[in-house]
Amino acid sequence: MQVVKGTQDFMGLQARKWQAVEDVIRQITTVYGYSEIRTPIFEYTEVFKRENDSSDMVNKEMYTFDMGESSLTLRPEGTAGVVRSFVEKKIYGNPAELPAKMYYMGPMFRHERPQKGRYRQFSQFGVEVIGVKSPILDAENIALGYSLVSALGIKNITIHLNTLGDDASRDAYRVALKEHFASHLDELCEDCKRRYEQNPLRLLDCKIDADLECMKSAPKMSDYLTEESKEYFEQVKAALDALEIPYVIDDKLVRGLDYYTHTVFEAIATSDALGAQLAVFAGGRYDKLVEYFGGPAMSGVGFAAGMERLIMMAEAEGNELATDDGIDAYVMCLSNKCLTKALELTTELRASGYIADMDVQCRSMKAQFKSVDRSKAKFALILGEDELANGVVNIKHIATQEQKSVKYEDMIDHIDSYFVVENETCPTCGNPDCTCGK
RNA sequence: GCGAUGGUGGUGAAGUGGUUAACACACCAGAUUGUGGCUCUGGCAUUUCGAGGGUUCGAUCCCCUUUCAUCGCCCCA
Repeated sequence: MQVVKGTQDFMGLQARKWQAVEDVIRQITTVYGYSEIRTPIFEYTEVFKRENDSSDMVNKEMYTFDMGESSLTLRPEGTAGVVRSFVEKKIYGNPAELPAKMYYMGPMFRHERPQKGRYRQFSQFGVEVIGVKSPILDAENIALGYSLVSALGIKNITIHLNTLGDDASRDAYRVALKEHFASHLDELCEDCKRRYEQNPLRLLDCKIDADLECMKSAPKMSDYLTEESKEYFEQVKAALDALEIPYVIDDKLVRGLDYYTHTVFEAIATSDALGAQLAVFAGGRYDKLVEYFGGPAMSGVGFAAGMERLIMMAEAEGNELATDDGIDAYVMCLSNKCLTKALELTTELRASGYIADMDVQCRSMKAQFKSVDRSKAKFALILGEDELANGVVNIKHIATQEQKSVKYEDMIDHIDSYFVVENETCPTCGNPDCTCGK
């Protein structure tokens, strides 16, 4: 047996890297005042499969199944479930709770061809701010994402920014695009011919036709924005400028889903180690999603980031995320007559906050010392029949090779004494009563 | 969904149509009967070379199928 294609197991150091990234996410979202929302892993299919959605992929890449009552789907993304919950819980009815600032992280599922950094079960972190429409919130969202990648040590981030305007802007632009491309249809690739009918904005995304003359001469969104949309976008940019977050305007950025309105953004990282450009986080404002789920006309803004990619990029830029620091004490047990006492001592160490482990197989002393080395233990505690008879344990401080026979009841004090000495003065601030955090 | 390359112990990997599938690291045991790291000795793939089928006297090797991984395309909510 093996794991299902496109899925993977994490354990040991790898699992700790995940925990490290999750810790950073929790810390950043907390200071931004976002609280966690945990929605189900699967929902009714209609939650993800929206009518009138002209997206290319929504249908065939979802894990949809039917248990006899209704069609269910493993979530392929986080936004839909969050908005569904927001509406179902009628959060919109309590203005005091608006805007609702939420974040989520967890597994998502897409039936795609696996590649490096792209799996069928993968994890996303995302945020959603629903209930208040403000360019300040758009900027705050981007700032949060920027803080996160910075905290992970991912440098060289560029925020690509664009606006799709409001409905009126988009409608006008869509008409202009279709007029422009009508006479160039035979130059376009097959996909683009389909996009021309279904979702003209996506024409701008096409990599195949990107170099065509008619693509370069295509009308620009910025020329079709309403005054209000223009003003909104100006305020987003002004807020980002004030926060000194670097961004570039990318008028080809339209995003895959068609529920986006106004601000859309995508953070691209160029990592030499990965040798390619990769989107780190991406999102935008959506004005109609709350209504789709039966709520009032309320706007939201959010983004999502692939956690596998966050880990890959952080590592590629030299952030190890987690290291193997070893344990504090390894209790060596030399005879099965000592096993119970060894367990008692190990438990006492743990109760005092020391990371402690013990040998339960009564292996040879050599073998047990090897375990001490391998576990990078700071102390080896030796317990054999001699010690048991005398009510003592031999405590060896590995770094200094000092060894002392101490009574059981003095064990913790003896070990504590080494840490007191080590921490007498803080190496950072030199203060014995260090409060600098290290 | 399309194309390319690959799969040999715990790991990195040699290898050949024919007897016991190199080498290294790791691991285990002993030399050293209660003090590790160094050294030496020995052990460690064998109903096995991803899985299934075929050719053959004989297949890890050749052929077919399949599966997984990696890379590219597509797509990336």
